[in-house]
Amino acid sequence: YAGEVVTIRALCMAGKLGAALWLRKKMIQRGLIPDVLSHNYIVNALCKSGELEKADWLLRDMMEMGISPNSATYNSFIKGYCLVNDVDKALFIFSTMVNSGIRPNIFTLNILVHALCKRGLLEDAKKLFHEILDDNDNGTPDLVTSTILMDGCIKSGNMGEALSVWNGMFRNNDLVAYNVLIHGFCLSRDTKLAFVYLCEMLKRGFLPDIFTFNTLVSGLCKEGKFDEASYLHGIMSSSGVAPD
RNA sequence: GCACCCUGUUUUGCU
Repeated sequence: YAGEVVTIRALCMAGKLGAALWLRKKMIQRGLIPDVLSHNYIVNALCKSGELEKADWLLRDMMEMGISPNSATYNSFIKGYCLVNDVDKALFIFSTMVNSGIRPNIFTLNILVHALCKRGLLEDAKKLFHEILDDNDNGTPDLVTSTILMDGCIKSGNMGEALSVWNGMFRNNDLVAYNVLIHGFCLSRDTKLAFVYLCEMLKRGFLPDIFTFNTLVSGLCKEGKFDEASYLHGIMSSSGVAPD
């Protein structure tokens, strides 16, 4: 049983969903009922690739076998519907989740904040963010929530707002948060400040990755600073990060 | 009890 579950997980990560579904069917035929977790691997993969009808069928089939979806299952659907721009359906799933007594968790909220930001509904996103802040029952906004919001501000051209989100994080940052901030400075054509924060992250022990380098190289090129860009490109190769 | 499944960042082409 454990072997099959591991295989289902591997197949899903490789994008071989047909095979994963086939293996699941074989297990059921042999009387081995995969648990929620195994189903979540497949449901999540289907939702990520936009195959929501199939995911929905799988959910119903799973429930007919007496297995209840958990928050991860619902989160996959909410994100999936947001991805195909069906926010109404996402909100419907959200209320289904709440009505079946499953509390939205920080993942759920992050998915929703992200969806709002992506649609440019920054004010709604900020509102939701502050509602989470005020309502301890819904979990606490975390580093990821702040990063999503910061990225949303940057993408709608509001670097000042992004900086106040950054300051609200009180140095509770990670590599992704630094990458987002550096991207923001590059977009506002301020590579000087981008480098200030690159240095800061290095001092704090965060190692730049391919995202950091691509952001900076592209930012430098857009400002016409090709020498610095190729200098950075060299550092990138020699520090084990493969340029692409 | 813990763990496993679900959330965030770059690379501008095409309509």
